[in-house]
Amino acid sequence: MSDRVVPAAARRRRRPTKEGVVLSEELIVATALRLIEEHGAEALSVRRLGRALGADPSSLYRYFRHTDDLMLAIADELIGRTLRTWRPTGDWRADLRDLGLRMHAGALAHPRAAVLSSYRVTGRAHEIQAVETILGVLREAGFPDPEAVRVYHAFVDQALAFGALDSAGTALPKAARDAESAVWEATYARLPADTHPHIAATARHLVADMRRSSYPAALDLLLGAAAARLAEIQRRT
Amino acid sequence: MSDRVVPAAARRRRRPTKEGVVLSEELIVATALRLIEEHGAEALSVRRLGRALGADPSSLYRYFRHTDDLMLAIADELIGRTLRTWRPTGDWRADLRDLGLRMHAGALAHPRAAVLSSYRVTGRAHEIQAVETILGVLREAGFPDPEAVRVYHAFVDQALAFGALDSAGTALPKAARDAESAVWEATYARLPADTHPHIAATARHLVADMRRSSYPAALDLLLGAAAARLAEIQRRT
DNA sequence: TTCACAGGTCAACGGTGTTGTCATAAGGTG
DNA sequence: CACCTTATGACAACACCGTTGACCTGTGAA
Repeated sequence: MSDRVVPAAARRRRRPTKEGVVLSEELIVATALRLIEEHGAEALSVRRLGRALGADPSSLYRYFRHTDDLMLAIADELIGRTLRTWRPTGDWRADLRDLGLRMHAGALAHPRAAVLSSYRVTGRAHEIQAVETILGVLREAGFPDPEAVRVYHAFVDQALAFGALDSAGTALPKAARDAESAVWEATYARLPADTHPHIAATARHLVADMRRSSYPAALDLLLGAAAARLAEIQRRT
Repeated sequence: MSDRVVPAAARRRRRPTKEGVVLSEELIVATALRLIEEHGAEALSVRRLGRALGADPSSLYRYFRHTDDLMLAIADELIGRTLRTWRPTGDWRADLRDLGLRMHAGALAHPRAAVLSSYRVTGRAHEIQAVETILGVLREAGFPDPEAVRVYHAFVDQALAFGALDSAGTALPKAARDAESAVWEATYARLPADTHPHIAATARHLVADMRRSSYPAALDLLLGAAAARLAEIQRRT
């Protein structure tokens, strides 16, 4: 049973399921994404996916070794979609800012896939293309190779990490999410100034700021620092 | 059955389990942390925790409403431990750098708890203390309130997000983790220069850089940008 | 000494990913 | 066209998961 999976290229027979659906890697990935979109991240399980496809759950194991493999395929598809809508202008800082925001938004739209893909290297086609593109932006902006790689790494990981962080929040059941944001008003905003002077002094800002994602701010800080570094490098040569 | 849980303060009767253990919130949290440390993040389940404690799994529901509640308690304990070993010196940038690295290291040591706590507000004692402390560092450094809150938010979320990201990687089964890092050498380092010029040009740096966490680099970028902002603000007044 | 009930146990429910086994129709071959 | 191989589907079972309703019992206050 070790290799139930036949590589996509070698697939020949298109035998329909009991309910008449003809399975394929693409159809499975697309259906999984639809499932996540329509019913939330927690709606994705092998069994539910099987039901949605009109196939026995175990059939999916002919296409993916485990759920993990499936998630990686989904992740790569997401990378592709994100990159496809991005139009670089030649201004590296604006382009990376735009790309970062798009990656973050893409993660928010697909929480479960975002969490998984954030710490995995898919090694698939779309991912490779993304690496090539981002490195190109940085090198053409004038970053020397080691610096380009360092900034690339920090940029991508930060986008993925915040994407996973923020999307994990949205994946909570609604009741829990409401409870979360209530904590800031119910607990933090009511702490007395004598025991918690700094919280008390900034409570107003805290309540307002904590309900938003801090990713845009973090992204701007990162890009700002990178720009300063680039200026420094160019001044020195 | 809606309130099986008696608040910690009101607990009176210390009835031992069949195996003679006297349960308590502290003992449960401590045992859960030990379980994670010894057998990895995936070893933590209500049933296993029950077994490790010498108690029926359902007993835990007398102390925590659901596993989530338990994870939040664990997370708060971790915050407490991290803060306890931290010795601020008065240099805000060095202190925050040190704290960030400690938070990140703490997350790596407890992957499962890190992932969960990263996107939750516990509202418990240790968390509140941490917020107060960090805000204090920033305000005393001279950041005006709205700016202090913004930097606080970005700083904390970045530490949590990278902590979750990197610890999720370490939580992979060893085989999968090896496979991951192999991808960079096996796939990326071998792409031809004519189709992927930027990857090919930086392959050497990529292979070296991608196996490390990018958190320290990202943290330095963030703190650097914040420092520049502070200088700008102080110059203007 | 009594006795309410906190705090333990037990059994069950409905869910999950995964796999060993079997059946069958697709599609290449003669 | 008929045959045979085998890819690909279906089924049933396994071991686990979190959670809950019902029950039992020893604790500790009155």
